[in-house]
Amino acid sequence: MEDRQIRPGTDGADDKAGEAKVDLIAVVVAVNDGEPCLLTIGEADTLPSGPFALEHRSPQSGLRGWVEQQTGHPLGYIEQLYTFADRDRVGTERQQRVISISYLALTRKEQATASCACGWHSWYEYFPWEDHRSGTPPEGLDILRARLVEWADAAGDPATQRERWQRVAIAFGIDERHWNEELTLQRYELLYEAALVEEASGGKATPPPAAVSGKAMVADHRRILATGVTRLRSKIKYRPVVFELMRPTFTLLQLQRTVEALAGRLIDKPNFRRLVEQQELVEETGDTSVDTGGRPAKLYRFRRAVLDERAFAGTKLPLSRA
Amino acid sequence: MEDRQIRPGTDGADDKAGEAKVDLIAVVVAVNDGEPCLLTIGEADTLPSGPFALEHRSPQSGLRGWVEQQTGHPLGYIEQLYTFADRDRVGTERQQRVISISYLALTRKEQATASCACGWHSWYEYFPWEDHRSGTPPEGLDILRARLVEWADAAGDPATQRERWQRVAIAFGIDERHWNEELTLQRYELLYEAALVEEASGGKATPPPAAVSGKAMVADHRRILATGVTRLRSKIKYRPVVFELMRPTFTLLQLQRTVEALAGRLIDKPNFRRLVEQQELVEETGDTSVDTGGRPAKLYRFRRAVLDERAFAGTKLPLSRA
DNA sequence: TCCCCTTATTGTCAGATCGAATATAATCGG
DNA sequence: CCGATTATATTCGATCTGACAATAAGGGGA
Repeated sequence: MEDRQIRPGTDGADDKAGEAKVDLIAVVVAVNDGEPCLLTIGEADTLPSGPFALEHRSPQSGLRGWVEQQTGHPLGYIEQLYTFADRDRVGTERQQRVISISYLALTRKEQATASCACGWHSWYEYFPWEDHRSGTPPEGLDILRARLVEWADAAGDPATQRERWQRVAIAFGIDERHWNEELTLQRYELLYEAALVEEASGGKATPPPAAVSGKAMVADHRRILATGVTRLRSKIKYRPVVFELMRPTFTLLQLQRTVEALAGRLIDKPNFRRLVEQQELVEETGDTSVDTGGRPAKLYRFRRAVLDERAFAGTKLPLSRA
Repeated sequence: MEDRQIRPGTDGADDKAGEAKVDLIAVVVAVNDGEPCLLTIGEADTLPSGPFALEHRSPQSGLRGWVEQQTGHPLGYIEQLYTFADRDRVGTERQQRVISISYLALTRKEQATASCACGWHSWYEYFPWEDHRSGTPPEGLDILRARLVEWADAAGDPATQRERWQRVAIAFGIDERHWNEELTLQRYELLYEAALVEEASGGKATPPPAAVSGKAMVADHRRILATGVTRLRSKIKYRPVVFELMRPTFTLLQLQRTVEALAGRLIDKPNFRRLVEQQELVEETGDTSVDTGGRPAKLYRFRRAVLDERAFAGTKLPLSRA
């Protein structure tokens, strides 16, 4: 237990251990016409990505380059999501590992310079069960719940049964529990484990139709997307990142619709206004919106100064507990 | 803008782009006798780490192996922290990039199997300004504040001056602002930017004495530690991770002291109890503690069941806003 | 012009939560 | 038996939250 090699960080250039192929990959999100959208490239459902090259000073800058090259979209806000590096995470033939450093990026659709081999897709195409904005749970959710309970029951021993059942109940809001929109990743992983999504089974089991279980993506991109959705849904609650997705000027209802699009649930209008205003996140422009019927709405802009004034860590924004 | 290579994730085995050296690195934390401690190896202040090798199924498992090998400590709870990959982040001679995937791990000191070339250090040795448990700010904080204001004033244009001053004021709680214990990383990065920590200046400027500016670490390990501290300080507020650091059985005061050690600030005792109890995080063992003077305290154990019962995302634990 | 429909904006109210402070209980050492 | 020490239980007011109600300001059609 003592004669092992002690490695102080930066030595050992002799062996090939630690060499690996490293990719940068982006979950680029915008909200277009009240729909939360994902930027994909090519025909298949693929996230923009590219190798992390030596000429890149930082992964962020490398990522900006790749995304702009592949989609024509300049990226604004970027944050690191997660590094995926499990050995068998891509259907690999070779004996080389692929490491993907993933990022969450926020933009607006209008910022594209040109159309290209890329496109926007509502992220609810990939996760139909996540959209609860209609007030009632989306169709198909009950099918998934039923199949998940089947899967739980199919476990060998009773302990595993109960444990599976518990996880399903929490993640999918069964048994008097409330729906928690932040559990997107957990839900996807359960569906994957239960082979209820296409990419999971390897053709063995038969998942529900795509209208219920959603569109699959290349490799593990859907998992990466789920990671991004989860992160964004939790982040909008304590950091004013929504504004990265808004036009320079907007009405409070537009802001609310954007938050609702991301969260996949409805918010009480007066309460939302109260929260936004008492936190002084926005200021009136003086103009009003030419709107679609009804009283004209005041236009607001984001008070960028709040980023300098406050430390957003543990504070609160819209959306509270159920 | 259109004729660029579209890379669907897993191709391009031809060029060496994307090849890099990948390390796994761990911030291993325990709380020993009320002090939050970091596990280091060797003589210098170095985090346990090792290359991510092909035989590792996942980075987590690789990390467990390296840490156990280098320190004799089995790891319990692990979570990914951040992937550091900037080109010049290590004083590099070669033209090869080093990517470090960092993890936060929680253990207890007693779980060591044998002593070895490793040791525990209070993390406040590295960040003396972070320990506010005495009620009053630690000595030296005012020195840092003063030097930071100097640095802000030294900026070229007034805009940069104000921007620097704002950041300093928020991070270090100047000007009526409250101390926010979650800003550890921001504080470290400001000190680095202002060349007030040893590893920053490259010998150019003269940082304050170590008693004020803290002990340096190898390469950028101190930044990685700061990332870990920040993560842990925010995480204890919404997930019951503290219990990973507790003995199987403990008194509520011990639990409180542990949280205080991590947060670097004092908590009101009755309120802490109320929070812990009403969330049903613990259950009585029936025994009481043979303690050091005063009425004996009931012993509790963590109710592991809560992990299955509740979805910890957005919920709350101890420590509230100031 | 007036009525009605739609959306915007403001206000109310009860319950939960939070921070602070107080009161009571149990043990130990003299 | 007293007082020092720590544990545990309670109270109170301020604030925050969620649900809901009420009023304001436009547009369109009768």
